[in-house]
Amino acid sequence: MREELRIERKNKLLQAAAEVFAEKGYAGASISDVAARAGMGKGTVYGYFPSKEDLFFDVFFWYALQLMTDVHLNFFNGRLSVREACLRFTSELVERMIESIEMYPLTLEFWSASASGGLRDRLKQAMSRMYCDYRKLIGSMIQQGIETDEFMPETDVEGLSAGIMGAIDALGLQFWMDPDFDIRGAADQTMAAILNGISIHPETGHKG
Amino acid sequence: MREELRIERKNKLLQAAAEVFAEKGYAGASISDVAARAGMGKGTVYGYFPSKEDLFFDVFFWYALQLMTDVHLNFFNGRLSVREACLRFTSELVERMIESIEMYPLTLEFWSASASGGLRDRLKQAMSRMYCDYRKLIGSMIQQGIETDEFMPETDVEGLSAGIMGAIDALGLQFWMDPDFDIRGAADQTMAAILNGISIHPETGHKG
Amino acid sequence: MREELRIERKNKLLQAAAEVFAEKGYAGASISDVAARAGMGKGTVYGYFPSKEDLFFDVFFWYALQLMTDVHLNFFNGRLSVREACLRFTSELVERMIESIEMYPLTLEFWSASASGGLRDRLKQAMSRMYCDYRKLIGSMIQQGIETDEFMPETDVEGLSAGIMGAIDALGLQFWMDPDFDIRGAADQTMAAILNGISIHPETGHKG
Amino acid sequence: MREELRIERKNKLLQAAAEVFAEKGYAGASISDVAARAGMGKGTVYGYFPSKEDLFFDVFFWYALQLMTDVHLNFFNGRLSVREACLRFTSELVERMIESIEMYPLTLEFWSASASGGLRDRLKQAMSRMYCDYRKLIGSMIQQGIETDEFMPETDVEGLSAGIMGAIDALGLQFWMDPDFDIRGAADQTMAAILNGISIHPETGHKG
DNA sequence: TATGAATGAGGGTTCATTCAT
DNA sequence: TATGAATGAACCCTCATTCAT
Repeated sequence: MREELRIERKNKLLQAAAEVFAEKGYAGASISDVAARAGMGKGTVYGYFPSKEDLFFDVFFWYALQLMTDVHLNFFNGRLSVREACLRFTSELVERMIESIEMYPLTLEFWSASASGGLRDRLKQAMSRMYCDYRKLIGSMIQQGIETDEFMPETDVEGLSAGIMGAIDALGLQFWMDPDFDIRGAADQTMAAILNGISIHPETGHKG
Repeated sequence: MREELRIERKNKLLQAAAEVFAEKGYAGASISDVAARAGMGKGTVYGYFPSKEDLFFDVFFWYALQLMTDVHLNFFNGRLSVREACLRFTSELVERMIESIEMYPLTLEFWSASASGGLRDRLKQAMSRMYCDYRKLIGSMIQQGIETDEFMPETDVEGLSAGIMGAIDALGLQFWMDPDFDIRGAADQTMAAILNGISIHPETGHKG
Repeated sequence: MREELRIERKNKLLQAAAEVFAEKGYAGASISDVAARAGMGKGTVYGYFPSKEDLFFDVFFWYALQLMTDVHLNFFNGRLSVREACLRFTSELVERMIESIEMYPLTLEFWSASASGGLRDRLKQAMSRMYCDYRKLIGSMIQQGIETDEFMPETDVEGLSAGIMGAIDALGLQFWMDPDFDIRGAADQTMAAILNGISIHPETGHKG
Repeated sequence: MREELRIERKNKLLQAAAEVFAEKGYAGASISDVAARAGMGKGTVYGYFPSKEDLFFDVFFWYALQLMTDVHLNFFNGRLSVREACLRFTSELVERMIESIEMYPLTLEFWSASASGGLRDRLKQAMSRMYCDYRKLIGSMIQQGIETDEFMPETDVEGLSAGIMGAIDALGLQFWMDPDFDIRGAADQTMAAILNGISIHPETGHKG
């Protein structure tokens, strides 16, 4: 079989699995569901993934990579001030969330699966690493801001990065719960406040 | 009194269920597990809760109420400046989290259950309301700060409340993933930055 | 639940399982089949036996015990010469075989299961022990014959016991294959020849 | 020649199948296993055998023929007294068994497959015929012994042949169960006793 | 003809729920 | 009311068989 075709089908399965897991949750989704969604037979799935758990684990990486790639594509596209870069970055993350809010439950599934069940340890570790990466990315931006005298030198880069990352993540949750929630506004305002809080020359009038 | 005994047993079941759901996840926990943990027979559970789903749903409210009560008890205990009140509030939430981090997975279970499965709609709505309450609580504090001229009048109360709430929530996640993560530091720094960002007379030197 | 009732149902399941395994073989029999035969639900079986393998293993002991008991009941019922005792014993075994020839496949299943599959080691050991017991039983009869000067003192008790046991067993196989096979004649003649062969004063004219 | 290659590959498959069935049992062996052992693709097997059952059935004949041929080659190799011929024959069978004891499970598989499953009737019949052949072979030896006045004329040729055949068969089983079991001794002693029992001039001192 | 990817029937097992005691 | 034995639907996974290449 052509390697190419195999990869194509594997991706189709990952896509289908992501959708089904998002809709029904990990426990509620059956391999049959995934296979049907991908337009394949149930047994075929096992030709690509050794078990339901492994499939889920692979979906995690596939999904995380996709997200990362998307964000990078739209983010590293120009020269901006650090402040603008930060805003652009979070804004980009938020747009991705809104765009694929129907996939947000998948993130929740990853979280809860990292807390119990057979995948716990593998997933916990993987997610911990992923969050570390994100924190480092944001941290490097803040660090740059300190070096260019935009941000105050005493800023706690580590702690703040975690807070920013967390805020974005959890705004997604609130948006998922309530589609009327103004996630763009909340993200912008929070970021503006934080950036103001660490800026040597704060901007004012950030409302609206 | 009969009614008293009934309530006592119901609470015992809720406590047991909360623990078991936290340990094994909703899907991984069986009614047998819960009953055994509560020291009762499997069938007895159905005398108090019509189904596993309902039990889980009730655990959500019971748990949320407990948390809220805990925080309130420790929070509304004195007269503080708005800034201090905010810091105290978030700090209090973080302490609760650290204190009962072994129950954190329960929160993740609620989140993921709100995304799929038979409880989705009920839970989504309930959690949405709960988040609204929290946002209003935080919002009222910020509003007070505006009124006392501590915070800038153009501050977006709604959006910022959501961001603060989200940051706290998600820092818990990062702490759950990685017990070495300095959640207190991250929370403090994030809050300090935000409060500085909206303060008319920012404090400086907030590091360490 | 009354212990008595539990034992009764367990025996009913063992009986049903023995029949189904005999009819369809271990691999060909499903737990559903067994449950249906016992007039119970599929899940009930797992309340009595932790797995199909364990059920099969327990059937082995249950069946071996039944056989042993049957034979003992009819065998140790009087005072006989050693020669007569031997003939009576083998004859008794053969009668049991004929009587329940429809269960003979069960024996074949035990044999083949002792050669491969998850039960191999457990079963191999158990059957080895059972054969040892049988050999000792026959051996003790021959030994007695030697001591009463019926049999030649140089007789190899061990080897002969094994041969006799084996012959009876395998005649069952031939009878199973071909219901017209004269198993009684073959058993009698073989035993007569063997006993003659080791007797100090052989009987003659053992034909017919 | 094409036909030659085909036969060669078929034999390779039969050999592979015999080994795999012996190791894992009929139910536990997959067509994949067999194909892999034969160094071919899974689908290829179906070019030679219409189904797993048919493959197994053909393995039976192929294996039985091999065994028969082996024994014949080593047995009909000289002029011996009938008594010696009998001992030589059984001894030869026993040596074959010991030599290829790792293939013994295959025999058990044939037996149990003759008792249940789709091959039951076909296999039962085939094995019945095979046993008949063996009995006739042994029977012809005994008959010859009667005609040469070595054995008593009233000997029951049929019954005894079956008993001898059975004894050898089942000693193999005991040896399979317990590798410490002295199968040579048991076979020799049993045969010696039987032959003594039907001899007009018995030999004595057959111990050791 | 040889291959192995695709298929889906089948079965062991779990567990929420019911109900007789 | 409390219990836990009984139930059967549901699901993961295996593997004999088919068929396009």
